[in-house]
Amino acid sequence: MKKQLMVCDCNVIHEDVVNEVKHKLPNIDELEKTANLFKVLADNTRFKIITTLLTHEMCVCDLSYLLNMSQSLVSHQLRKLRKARLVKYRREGKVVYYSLDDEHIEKIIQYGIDHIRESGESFETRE
Amino acid sequence: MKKQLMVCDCNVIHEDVVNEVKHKLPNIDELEKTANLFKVLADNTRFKIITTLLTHEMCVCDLSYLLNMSQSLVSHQLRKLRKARLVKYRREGKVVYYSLDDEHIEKIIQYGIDHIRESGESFETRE
DNA sequence: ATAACATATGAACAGATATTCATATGAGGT
DNA sequence: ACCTCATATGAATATCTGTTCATATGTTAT
Repeated sequence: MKKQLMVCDCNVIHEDVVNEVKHKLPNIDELEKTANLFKVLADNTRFKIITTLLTHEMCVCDLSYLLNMSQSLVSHQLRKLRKARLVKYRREGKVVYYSLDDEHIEKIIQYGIDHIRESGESFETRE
Repeated sequence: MKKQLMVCDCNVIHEDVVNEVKHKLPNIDELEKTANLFKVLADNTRFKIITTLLTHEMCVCDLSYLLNMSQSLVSHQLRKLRKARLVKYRREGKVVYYSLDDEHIEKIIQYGIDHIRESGESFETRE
């Protein structure tokens, strides 16, 4: 008895490969969390903040001024970065200083940039 | 004469730091392209496809069946992955086989997963 | 306690994008 | 030529999310 093809409207070509890969699939929870990590990195505003923090710890106001963004926007995005544990912070009186959480982030960004550079001119940002 | 604070509604706290970092900012083009790379990785559907291809080259139908997604959806997302040069493909008759484009992708994903694992239980996906 | 300032956050809006549906393309076989 | 099957894609919809505005919180100083 053949398995039902739920939403797949074509025939399976390589049952052997599919069955092999099926067991190696990462668990759905880890997978979604990792995708979510990239989701947080994926926004231009947040990515600017992250690359800025790559160089130096900074307070919200510094970021807001340097990147020419409203304080509210920076703060909102920093919250998301905090939640995803991409940045950590320390308070000093009224001022809150943000910095990158760990070295994974730096490496991820570095490989990202490497990929872009090697893809070269031909890389298309838009359709 | 002080610089105008365009959208920043607070006072600059650390002019020295800001001026130092200002020069080290990566060029806007590369920055946006890299953020876009992560944008392509950031979607659950595409990330599932990517991690599946991590194990084995596959055709559209295999992916559609294995991940229980409509052929149309898989094809649409593969297109975006192609455009971002995350995957490459080869045609064999009617069948098109997809695989990861280069080893940067694998490393980026690996560091992503590492980060999630070390963040541990406390990592929050949603609010 | 009150004022001033840095930061955080809720709500609403605007713009982006994933998904579906219908259909087109393109290759192999009859 | 036609038909079938794998894949691609355009258009429309539905959902998500970045941004702004207004306001709240929390800390320092008077």
